[in-house]
Amino acid sequence: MENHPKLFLASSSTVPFSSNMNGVFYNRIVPEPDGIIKVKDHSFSKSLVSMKNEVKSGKKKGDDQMKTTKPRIAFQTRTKVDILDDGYRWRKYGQKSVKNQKFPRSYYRCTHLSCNVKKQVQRQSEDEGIVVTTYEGRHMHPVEKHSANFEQILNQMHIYPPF
DNA sequence: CGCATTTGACCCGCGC
DNA sequence: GCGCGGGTCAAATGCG
Repeated sequence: MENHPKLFLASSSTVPFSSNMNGVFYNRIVPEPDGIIKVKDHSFSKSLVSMKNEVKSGKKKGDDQMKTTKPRIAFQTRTKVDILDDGYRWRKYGQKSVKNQKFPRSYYRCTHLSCNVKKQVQRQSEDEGIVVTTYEGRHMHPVEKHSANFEQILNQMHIYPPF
């Protein structure tokens, strides 16, 4: 896992770009007041809309009262590979094919001890150049690599509820 | 040897 | 109740 492209995100006032680097096009996140996050793909100058949801994490095998709500952020990236390096280490724990989609969806979990942040990656079926990554939960530990820091950007956009 | 990935089984909610 | 779709587990396998 050396030559995977880095995931670069920029807040709305920085980095004019229309180029790609290592197959990954820069995206720009534009926060909206209604909680909708729009990811603009400048390389194709069309607006890709993602959503922020509140997800109820279900009860675990007999347990209850784990009704915490987690932030869930999805964005789309135009890239050739689906493994985007966002600075965290992920362990893949599942892969399922989704109905009406020709490409399977992969499930990852943060490998940090007692950090149950999850993400899932799926490729668009009609345009296989687009990869949708959905993050669920919030890291409560520092990043392990110092590349573009997704958390920092999200934090400064005030889209996380205080934990 | 220690970790990550693979992959079918399992589980659970939901609609019929 | 049963099947289906989606999410997770875990044993086997792979790899540095």
